[in-house]
Amino acid sequence: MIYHNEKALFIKIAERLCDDILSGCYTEGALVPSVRELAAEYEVNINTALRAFELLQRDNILLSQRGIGMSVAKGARKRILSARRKEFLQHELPDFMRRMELLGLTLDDIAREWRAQDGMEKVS
Amino acid sequence: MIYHNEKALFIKIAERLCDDILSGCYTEGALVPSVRELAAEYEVNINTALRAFELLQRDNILLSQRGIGMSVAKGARKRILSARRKEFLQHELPDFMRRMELLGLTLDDIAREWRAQDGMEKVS
DNA sequence: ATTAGTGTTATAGTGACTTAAGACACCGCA
DNA sequence: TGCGGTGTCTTAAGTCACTATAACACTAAT
Repeated sequence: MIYHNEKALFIKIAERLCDDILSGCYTEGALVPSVRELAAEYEVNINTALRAFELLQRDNILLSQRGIGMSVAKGARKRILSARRKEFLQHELPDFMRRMELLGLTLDDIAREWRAQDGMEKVS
Repeated sequence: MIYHNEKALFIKIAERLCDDILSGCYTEGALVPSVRELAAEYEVNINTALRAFELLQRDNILLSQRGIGMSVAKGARKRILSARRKEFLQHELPDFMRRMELLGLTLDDIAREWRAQDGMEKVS
């Protein structure tokens, strides 16, 4: 449809940080950008960036050190991977398959479609 | 992660109605449940159910007839299918593939996993 | 000690979403 | 006509996400 369907900003930012940890952009023990840098990068209020950090602190993904910065916790990558796998298999995959089937598509169709569009990395 | 990530209620209800139109539960020209019935079914306020209907009216999915009810518009199914396909190919599929790759999975893995869990329709 | 960079807390305002309750307008049927 | 079912509108209140400011606490470097 044409709706917004947007997740909360601070959640998207947190997920993006997790993506970057998974992809090795931020290694364990390393410092991630400061609240203010992140807020500027995503053109968002400091409070919103802070809420993203609070989320990741609660899940033991980030460690906060006053005056220093936020660092990636030990085992963060493994924890993210584990949580993601669970979420993926229990919710994302079933939802994806359900919506796919409502469109009359199969996984094979998807695979073909994806390979076809794979070369066209053009985004406006 | 463990966040809520919930879409707005009225949007989920609208999407659910579209699902039911796609799956043939409501054929074109037929009446969908009344605002009050829908509100009761989803345990939601009447206004919330009404907003779902307003959304579908704006997209020419439903036709409202005062004193009668809301009926599925002509061509609604086709319009939904078209919009869904576009949304699916442009956003859902890329997002899905991105998250899949971050987990180190491939479409073949998914296909196997899905067939394996297919027989187990157990939900708690 | 000063400075500039960190994280943290507090207050206030806006807008979207939801609930609640009531009222109104229209249609079909007895 | 009256009744009960539709859709629609209004008003009020509450929650939540986001913004905007400002202030505070800590650390490292000068």
